Amino acid sequence: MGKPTETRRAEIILGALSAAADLGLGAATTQAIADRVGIGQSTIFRHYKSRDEIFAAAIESIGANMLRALEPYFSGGDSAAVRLKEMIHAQLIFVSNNRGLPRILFSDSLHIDSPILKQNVQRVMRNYSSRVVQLVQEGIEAGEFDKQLDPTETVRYLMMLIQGLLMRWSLFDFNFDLEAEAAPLWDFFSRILKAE
Amino acid sequence: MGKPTETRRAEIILGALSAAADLGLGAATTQAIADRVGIGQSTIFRHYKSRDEIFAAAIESIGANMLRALEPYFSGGDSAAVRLKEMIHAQLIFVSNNRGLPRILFSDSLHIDSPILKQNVQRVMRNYSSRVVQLVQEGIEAGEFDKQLDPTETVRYLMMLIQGLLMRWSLFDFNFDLEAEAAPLWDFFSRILKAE
DNA sequence: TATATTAGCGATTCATTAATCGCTTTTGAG
DNA sequence: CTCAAAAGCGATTAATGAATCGCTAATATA
Repeated sequence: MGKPTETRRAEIILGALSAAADLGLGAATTQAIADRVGIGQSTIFRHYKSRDEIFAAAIESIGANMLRALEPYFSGGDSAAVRLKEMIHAQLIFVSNNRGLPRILFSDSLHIDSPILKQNVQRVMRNYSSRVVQLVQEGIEAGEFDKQLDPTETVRYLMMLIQGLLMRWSLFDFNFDLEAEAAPLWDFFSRILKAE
Repeated sequence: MGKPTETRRAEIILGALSAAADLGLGAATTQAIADRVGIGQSTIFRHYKSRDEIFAAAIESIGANMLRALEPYFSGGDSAAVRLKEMIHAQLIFVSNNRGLPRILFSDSLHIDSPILKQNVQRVMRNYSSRVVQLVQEGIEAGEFDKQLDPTETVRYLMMLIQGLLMRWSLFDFNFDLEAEAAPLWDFFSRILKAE
């Protein structure tokens, strides 16, 4: 036989994300995934019961990776403002290196077909949100940010900004430097945060 | 024979948008569209050469309708701030009544498959953007908004906010009142605009 | 080393769906 | 009123893609 199934499962997730990045989630067929992994189409089903299961696992994986990449900023020694700024930067770098993520975010498979995928994404978003809210709260308490701000609301709008940016990036075929958007985005967003 | 083709073409566009709203763009099959119009699946092709053509026309149509709905705010007699606020409100009302629009915006058909659809959407966005930039410019010149603002940049972020909001709305199955988001969104956004 | 287990494959099945075709029905222009 | 053009339909085609099946080959373990 070939490699042990745990290795293969991980490879299949990578193949699925790679295929989704290039072709879109809908066109990331089991054949396309198998090609990237270097195995036959039918072999996919030795490791996952269905195609949906693959993408459920893929979202799980990429969500966990993103949260892991941002973890340092939720608890470092810098000021809240610096950490928030750098977290946004780190997030855009992460997405730059994981183009499958916006493709999943803006696929109708996510928005319609699969309640499981949707729940996974919503869970990751809630998780992310609650940590960033904490960070904003710290900033408010430290007097760095406007005391009048509602942290939850503020973070919601930050997420909208980032999602809107990713939407644009995906729509324009990834043809601008996403990381370079971090600085101007921060300039804009921090106008809101400014303590009077 | 049945109705004249121009009537049918319009009906098919409505059916396509309705199907896309309910089922997503990918699952809005020619059969689903035909069902809504009340004609046979094959009859669709008497009026449009291909499925893609239908959605190209649908985007064209919905884009034009949206711009028409917003037209009053680009040139009314009120202050720029009031018009901008009301334009955002009107836009959210429009999208509430045209759920096919976010479904199209967040479909992989748009992001991947069809360069034509993509170009149509980009054109509508540019059109929209240039008018809103004008409006912001007026506000700046009238001293209502901060003179330091870059109008183009500012409008880009407004669009990101709105797109992010629509993304959220679609992801949460349209289960919150989109129109009600206009006021808090304005509260947030207008903090940016404030002349010092 | 013997053997049960698991990974892998090619061929096949089954479902879906856009698009075509031949034929029928309706309509409107002359 | 006539008849050509247009609208409509059911059946069919062709392509695609997820999932199944029977078989083979590699591996772990006893």
